[in-house]
Amino acid sequence: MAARSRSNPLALAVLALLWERPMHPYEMSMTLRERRKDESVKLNFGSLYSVVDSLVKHGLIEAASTERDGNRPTRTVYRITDSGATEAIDWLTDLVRTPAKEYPQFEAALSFLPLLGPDDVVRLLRLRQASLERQVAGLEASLADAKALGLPAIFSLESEYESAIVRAELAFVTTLVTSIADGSFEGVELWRDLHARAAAHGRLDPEELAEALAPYLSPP
Amino acid sequence: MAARSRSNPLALAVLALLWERPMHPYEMSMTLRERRKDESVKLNFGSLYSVVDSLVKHGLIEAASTERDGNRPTRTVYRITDSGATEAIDWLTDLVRTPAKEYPQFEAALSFLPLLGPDDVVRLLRLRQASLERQVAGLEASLADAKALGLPAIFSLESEYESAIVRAELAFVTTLVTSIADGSFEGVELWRDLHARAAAHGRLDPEELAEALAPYLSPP
DNA sequence: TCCCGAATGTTCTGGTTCGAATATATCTCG
DNA sequence: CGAGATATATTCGAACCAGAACATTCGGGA
Repeated sequence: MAARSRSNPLALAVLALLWERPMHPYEMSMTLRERRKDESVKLNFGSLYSVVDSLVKHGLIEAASTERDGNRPTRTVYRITDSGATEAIDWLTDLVRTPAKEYPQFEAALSFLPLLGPDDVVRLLRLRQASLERQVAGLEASLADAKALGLPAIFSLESEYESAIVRAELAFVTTLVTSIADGSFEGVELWRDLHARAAAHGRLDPEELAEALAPYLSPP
Repeated sequence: MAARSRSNPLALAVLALLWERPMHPYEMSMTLRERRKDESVKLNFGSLYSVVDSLVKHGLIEAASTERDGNRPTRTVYRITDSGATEAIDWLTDLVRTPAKEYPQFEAALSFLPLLGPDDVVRLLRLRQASLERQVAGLEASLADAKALGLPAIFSLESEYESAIVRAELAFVTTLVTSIADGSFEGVELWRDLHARAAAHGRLDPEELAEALAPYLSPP
């Protein structure tokens, strides 16, 4: 059996669901939604069916039955196989043990931030800040709800984690925006000059940017 | 011109590079590497060429020349167009202003954590903890280097951000592992029981899991 | 000098993923 | 009671992406 690519965590979600009981794909998607797992695993109807096919092809799940209910499309109910159960545990073990290299979009944006001028950046970061604050409030509220309902912490760990990460980003953004706005951010004059001149002739001049960057390029 | 999907930040990187000067794809990839941008934007040779094609197709960049050097494959040098410059700024603006929904793998793993037993989880989290500590140390070291070289902070913001996020994850993991290990984690007995019984007959019983979960499912 | 490995560049292939399209059943509200 | 919204359930095509394969040149040592 050729090794499967563990790229899409939706496959892990499928394995975890089928661990509990056999289901057909639509039922899986609805169950994931009910349990709010679609917050932590990207769920896409189209992808779900291909992921299921791929799991079948690799022998990690298998068709348990195909049932027809009235005139609706035939549904195929799947169950997990022994190698599927093993794979789920192995995969999960790996994810917990080893931090994966991820590429958050905001990190990419920060990489290219010099393309924007400092005043624009301040304006945009303030908007981001507000948005993050709302997000934190939302997460904290739903955590409080879960707690009020008596749901043990083990079932909302992923929200605790998300909340911790978002709060860290918020702290970062707050520090950054403050320091740019009050001028204490190191090199902000250079940055502002570059864009002040750019404003004069329509857009940031590639040559000026290149020149400004030149002294800092090709590090060891 | 059909709207391009902004899914792959590598396209933004290409626009940002061509803003400075025309380049051929291989040169782009090498430049991204030299500047360590491949840490913040996933760089893949295969993808780079398709991304470039797609940018050409949408009129955001264009071929400036095709040169043949000896008998090597013909290289095509590209330059940014006006609409490409606009798109770069718009895209970047959007990324800075609006937090994107992301799906970190660790968050997915936390979602399915009950599949593993608490003792295994403690062992794995300790390994993760050590790994995160090394990562933070590495990031801090390279930030210190950059500072020593006189590189202004604006050019290593993405590392500052990454460091902040990793430190937050480390704090989260540390708290979590400690509380599971010392038994103060809420519901840890229930969790341990489930797996103690599982160990008796080979693997976690789906029915027991389902039963244990049942009281907590279908929240409002 | 000649061969090997590293660097320079691009293309190909096929699996993955997305988003829209499809089709029927059931609910709901006037 | 019928029309439109919503829920059930899957399929399709196009775009996307990763990784390998390919092809050439250059540098350095035996």
